[in-house]
Amino acid sequence: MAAEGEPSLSLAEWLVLCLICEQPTHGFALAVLLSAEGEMGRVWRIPKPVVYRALQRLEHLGLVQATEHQPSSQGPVRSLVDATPAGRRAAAGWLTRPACHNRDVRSELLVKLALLARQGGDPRRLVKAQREQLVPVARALHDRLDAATGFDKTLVLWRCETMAATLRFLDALALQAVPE
Amino acid sequence: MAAEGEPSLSLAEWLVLCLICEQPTHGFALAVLLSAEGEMGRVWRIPKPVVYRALQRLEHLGLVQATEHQPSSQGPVRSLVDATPAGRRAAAGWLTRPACHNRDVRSELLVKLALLARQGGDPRRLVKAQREQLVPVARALHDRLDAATGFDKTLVLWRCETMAATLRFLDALALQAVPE
DNA sequence: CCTCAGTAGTCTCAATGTGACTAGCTGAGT
DNA sequence: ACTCAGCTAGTCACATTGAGACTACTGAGG
Repeated sequence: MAAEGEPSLSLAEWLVLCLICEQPTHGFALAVLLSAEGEMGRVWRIPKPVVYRALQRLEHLGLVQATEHQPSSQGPVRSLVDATPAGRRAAAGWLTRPACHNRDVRSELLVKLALLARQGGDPRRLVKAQREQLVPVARALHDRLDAATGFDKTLVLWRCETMAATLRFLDALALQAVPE
Repeated sequence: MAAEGEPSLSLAEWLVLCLICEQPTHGFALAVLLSAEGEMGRVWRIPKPVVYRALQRLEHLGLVQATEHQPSSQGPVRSLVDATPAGRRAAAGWLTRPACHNRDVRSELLVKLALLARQGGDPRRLVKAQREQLVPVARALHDRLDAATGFDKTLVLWRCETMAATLRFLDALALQAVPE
């Protein structure tokens, strides 16, 4: 209801919202998908209770809407959930936004890439945006490398190497995505 | 009391234990050291309540021992805490053990390196052990890279790059530690 | 004398995660 | 026909973690 620019959701909530945007579904299916055995669970796992709590919060925020209880093909009744227009807008925005910090790449960016892959979307825009987000940070880090002394040097070195790994990863993705 | 081979402690508990092994101290000093402004906080932060809970658990396990309340130089009384022989043994063992998984290097290994740096210890043994721990994993990952398809390829690529970053970091440390 | 800044430690609350639990439905065996 | 194992669907209670406020004691300065 509130006209917030971007709702502040946890990663689990964003992920659940994006999956619902793919097609109307229900809690249990999401929980299976996000479990260790599920397809999404290979990238990022979300425990069952967290999935259901996310559903509650998303519904409370008006980003998804539960329809009446539907009889299942086999098993007890279940309540189908669909995304609202506001939910779709928020999800689309989130999916294109790169992670702010290198440390969030494993969680945020990889989840977004996995979602795009599921939907047959083009990852190149996101990869490019992520690169542009990180390159200045990488440069600044590299400049600090010479000045740093003692254990600070070790820390900056670590950050430099992991940052460089992320950039190489992004470059590889950009190359591998083009030829198709 | 129980003659366990290695107690199972959280990172916060290990860290607190190792700091106490450096010299007898008290909760507040540890909390400051491990806060955002503290020296250790630059590497790994531990919120104040967690520090005190760690102290309780360590004492319960017989790894540290609180002396009677000591009057502070300025401020209210405080209770000094010292490590027991069992605590020292456990801490020494933990400090030499490399992290099992690449994902734990940022937390576990860097903390251990920081502790060694504070104590003027030699990081080379640990760095070497960590390398030996990860190299076979890195090789196995690299082998999976060609076979992987679809989003699995992206995931394996990510793991390969971050693993390579860790190995480069370890190599840089090994080189930089020798000349002194 | 009072208050303020620093020291020392505790408490409560929200979020997250784990594992067990309820409960409906269906098909395989008896 | 009966029941019971196993799948589907969702909930509950509990432990752990972390953030932030709160208590309380002390010495210094106005």
